Amino acid sequence: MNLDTRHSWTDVRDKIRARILDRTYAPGDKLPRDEDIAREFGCARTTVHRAMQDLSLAGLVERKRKGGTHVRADPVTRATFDIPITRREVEQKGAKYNYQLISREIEQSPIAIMARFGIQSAVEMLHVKALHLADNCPYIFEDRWIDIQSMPEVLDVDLTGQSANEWLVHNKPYSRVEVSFSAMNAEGENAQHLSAPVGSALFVIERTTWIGTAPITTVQAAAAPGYRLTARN
Amino acid sequence: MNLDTRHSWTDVRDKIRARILDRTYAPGDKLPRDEDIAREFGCARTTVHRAMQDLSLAGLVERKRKGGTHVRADPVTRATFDIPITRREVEQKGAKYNYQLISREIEQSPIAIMARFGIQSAVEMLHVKALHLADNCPYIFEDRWIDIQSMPEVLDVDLTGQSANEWLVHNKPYSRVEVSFSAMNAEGENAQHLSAPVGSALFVIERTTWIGTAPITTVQAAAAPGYRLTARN
DNA sequence: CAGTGGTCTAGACCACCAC
DNA sequence: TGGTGGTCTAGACCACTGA
Repeated sequence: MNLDTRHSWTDVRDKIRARILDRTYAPGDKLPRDEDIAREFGCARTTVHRAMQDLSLAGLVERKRKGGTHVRADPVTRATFDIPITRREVEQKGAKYNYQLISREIEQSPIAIMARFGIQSAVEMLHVKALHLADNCPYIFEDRWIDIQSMPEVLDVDLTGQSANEWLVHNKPYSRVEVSFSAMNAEGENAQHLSAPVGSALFVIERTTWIGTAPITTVQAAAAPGYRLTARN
Repeated sequence: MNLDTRHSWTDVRDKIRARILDRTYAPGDKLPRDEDIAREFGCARTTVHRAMQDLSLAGLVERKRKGGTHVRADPVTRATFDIPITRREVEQKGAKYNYQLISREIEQSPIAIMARFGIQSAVEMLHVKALHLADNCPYIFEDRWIDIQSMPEVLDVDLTGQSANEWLVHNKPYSRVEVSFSAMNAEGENAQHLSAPVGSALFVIERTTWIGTAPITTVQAAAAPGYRLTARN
C-alpha cells in the first residue's frame, strides 16, 4: 500500500484529541460514527476504533453501543500508580534495603479485617507486623493479615529473612486487588517503629488481595513522614 | 462461522492468566509466540494480541518485539484512580455541594511553584484559595496557582460563584497532567478553613497541568480528616 | 428493532531489537 | 539480520441499548 494512504491509529487519535482540545468537539458533544471518521481520514474502521479505545481509556470520551461516542462533559483526571514491592521501591531510589520482622502471631480475624475481605465469620489468620528500611532509616511499617486456610504453607515460611510482602508476591499471585490511600496521625507502634514524632502525618496504603473469592492478604502500610506517591506520566 | 470455533479475546486472556497464576508460565518465563498460542487455541493471531495487550496493561506480562512475551518477574500492583472535579465528587456521594472563595491575588510565582511547572523565571500568576464543602462541612481546601500569560481571560472570571477548578475543567483542557499524593499535618489556613484540629493528618492531592509545554494550573488540595481515595475496580 | 460500537478473521507489511 | 510483536485492511457478524 502507498505510504501516503497509510494511517496510524496514533495519528487518528491525535487529530481527534486536538479537535476535542480546541472544542471542535465540545464537552458533551456527540462525535461522528467511527465509520464516518474512518471515511474522512481514509482509513479502516478498525484503525479509528483503536484510536477511540485509547481516548476512552484516557477518560476523554465515552463510548456506548448505539449511543455513539461522546466527549465527556465532566472530564476526570485519571492517574495510574505502580505499587511495587517495597524492596524494589527502595532499591530503585538507590538506597540500601533492610527489613525487620516485628511480630508474628496467629489470631482470630477482627471485624475490621473481615470487612476488608468481605467475609462473614472470623477465621484464624497470620498477623504479621514488619518494618522496611531504606539506608537504615525506617521507611514503611506494615501491619498485615494473611489467610491461613487457603495457604497453610505460609506458616512454614521464615519471615525473619524475607518479608511476607516478597514471599506472597513471588508465591501467591492474586486475581483481584483493592487499593486505597489515606492519611493518619502517627501513634503507638507506627510512631515508635517509624521513629516519627507522635502526631506526624503518615501516608497510608491499604491493599487487599484475593484469588478468586478466597482472601489472600490485606495490609496497611504506613510510610514515614515525607513519603510521596507520583503517578506514571 | 461455527460458534464452537469462535473465541473471544477475554477467553484467551483468562486462560493465559490462569497459566500464569498456576505457574505453568512462571515469573520470568518466556511465553510462546502469539502465533503459536493462536494455533493452540484455534483463533486468529489478532485475538491473541488483544488478550496480551490487556495482560500487558495490567502489568502481568512484558512484551518486546523480537524479545517475545515474558511473565513479569517482579509484579507490580497497578491501580488507577479517577479524580473528578470536586463538585461532582461531592454530589456523587449524595451530599450538597458548596463553595467559598477565600482569597484571590495576583502574585509573582514563588520558587516552589516554578519548580512544579518546570519553568525557570518567575511570572505573574493568579493565586486562588478556596474551600469546597459537602453538606456544609469543610471538605477540601485548595491552594491554586493559575498561569495568566497563556490565559489572561481567567482574570475576568467571577470566582465567587464558580470554582476555578470547575471553570478550568470546562474551559481549559490540558494535554499533560502530573498527579501526586502525600500526607501533611493541618496547620494555619488548612486547619482553620477545614475546621480541623491543628496537627490532624490531611490527605493531599497535588495536580499540575500543561497545554503543550505551557503551564495552566497547579493546585494543592488538602482534604478534611477521614478522606480516603479508592482505586477503580 | 435498528443503529452503533465491539469483536473476529485472514492476510499483509512494518518496526524494532536481541541474537 | 531475522524473528517477534505491532499495525493496518476489508469484510463479516455480534451484542448492547437508545430511539
